[in-house]
Amino acid sequence: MIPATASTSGNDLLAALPARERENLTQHGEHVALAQDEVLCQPGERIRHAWFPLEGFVALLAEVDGHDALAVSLVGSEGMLGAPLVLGMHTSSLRARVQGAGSALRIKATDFLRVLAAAPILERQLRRYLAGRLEQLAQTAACASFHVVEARLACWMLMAHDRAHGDRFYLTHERLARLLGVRRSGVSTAAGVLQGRELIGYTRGRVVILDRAGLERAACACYGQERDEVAAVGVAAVARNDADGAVEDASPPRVAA
Amino acid sequence: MIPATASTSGNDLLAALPARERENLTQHGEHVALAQDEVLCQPGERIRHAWFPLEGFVALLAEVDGHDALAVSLVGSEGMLGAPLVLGMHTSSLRARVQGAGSALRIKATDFLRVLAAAPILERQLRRYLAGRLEQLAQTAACASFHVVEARLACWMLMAHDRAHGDRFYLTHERLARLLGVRRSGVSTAAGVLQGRELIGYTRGRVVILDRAGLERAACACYGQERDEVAAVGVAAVARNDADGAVEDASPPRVAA
DNA sequence: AAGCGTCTGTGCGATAGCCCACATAACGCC
DNA sequence: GGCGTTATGTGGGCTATCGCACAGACGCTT
Repeated sequence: MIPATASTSGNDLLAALPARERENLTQHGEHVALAQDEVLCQPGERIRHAWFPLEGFVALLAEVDGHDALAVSLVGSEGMLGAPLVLGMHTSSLRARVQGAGSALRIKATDFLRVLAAAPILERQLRRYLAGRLEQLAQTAACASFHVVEARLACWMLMAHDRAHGDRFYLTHERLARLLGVRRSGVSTAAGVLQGRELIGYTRGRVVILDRAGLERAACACYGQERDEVAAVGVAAVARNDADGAVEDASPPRVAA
Repeated sequence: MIPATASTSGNDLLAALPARERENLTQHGEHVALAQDEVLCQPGERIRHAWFPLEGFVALLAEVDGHDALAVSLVGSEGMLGAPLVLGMHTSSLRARVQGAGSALRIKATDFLRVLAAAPILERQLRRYLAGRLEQLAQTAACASFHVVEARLACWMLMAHDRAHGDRFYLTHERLARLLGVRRSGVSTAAGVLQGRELIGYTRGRVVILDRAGLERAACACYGQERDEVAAVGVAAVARNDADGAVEDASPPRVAA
């Protein structure tokens, strides 16, 4: 027997759902592994599944002039892949590539949409998640334009740390360079500095977070914003779950549909 | 009496609605002027209204380190302001500032949400719009990181041109610099080049588009992406409208030239 | 006609990150 | 142990943009 319910609550979005809605999802979903560098969705191609990561993390990459240029988002067990489905779209211009191996609950797009239509809590949850993503994308745009590589690197280390379940994960300079949209040697230099200050350890792609507080000081304020937004989705979810049917703010008790 | 229906179909999102839904919105809305530099929404403050611009354009500005850093989106009669409301949020970290004076249909957030709950076509329409915005934000992030000022400037000129109803609008180098997140003199140099090639005319903030095709060649491919996304929302809307058999007034969905 | 504020053109040193290239070092496999 | 592959450290020249500063040009107001 698959420990479906137990394992799927490893995803924050799912964990916040009432049991009935969660079970409807897990019923239609399958537990799959996410292999390093696996591509879950290509730009322009039809989105076939919604994914709820349980472990590991997936980068969303924007293309420019025909090649991957910049990672605009990092999705782990706090989020989902296939967000455009929630908005009624079946394609995306972003590439989803696994950057930290792990696993996920995967649900066919059609099944997902059918379940979603009958799962008001899930829908509200995902709306909040999307709103957070909008904010975060704007933040990323500004961050990538204005902050130096070292601060941005620290930022990504922290985001990866939040999503890896532990202090160690695998991310080579080369990969990081592609995420940050800078040269590999630029990452080497910046990582060297962080290593020199004993904030991280680094040997052939094996990252160890040594001093998280120090890393937060080295990172730009964007990390704080990002974390707060993630937290906001979670808090809203808990509040809703507690109320579960009660109206906690001025919004009508689940509109139409 | 205010010519509400006639004027509000100046907004593409509203124009695509069946008459009943549109009237529900216009009933609760008021026609207001958008003054140059007026701030419609401050980061962190509660979103009080949804706005559907009829003329002019509004920039969404991301903050970094406490001051406006980069415009991540330009909203005109093809879109709306207050998008987070659709996702159940009542704040945003972006500042909305009018960059081209005009007018808009403004609706109180509570009224808007109530109407929205009973307007399925509007809701689908806005979802698509949000999906487009997600794509476009990712694009902006990459563009701002990788493309040179001249190409980005051309890009913004084109976007402003699409949203201004005419070949002339007002945008000083200083303002553009704040939108692009670069120095004012950087804009002056880039604008000088575009002027030298007779793609635009420029005198003290008064911009004239002289050679749109040439400008498109000077711009980065990001402009094309952006335009296609805007068009996709419109096309989807028209297709839906046809399907619903709800095309009563032959208001031509203004085709982007 | 004079004056002043705004807008634009230009210059110069500083710098972060680019491109290209090469050297070293760790690991994995035979 | 030897060898190829992968990962990281380092260097030098180049360019776009920054930061700062100033002068010229335009246009509204008095």
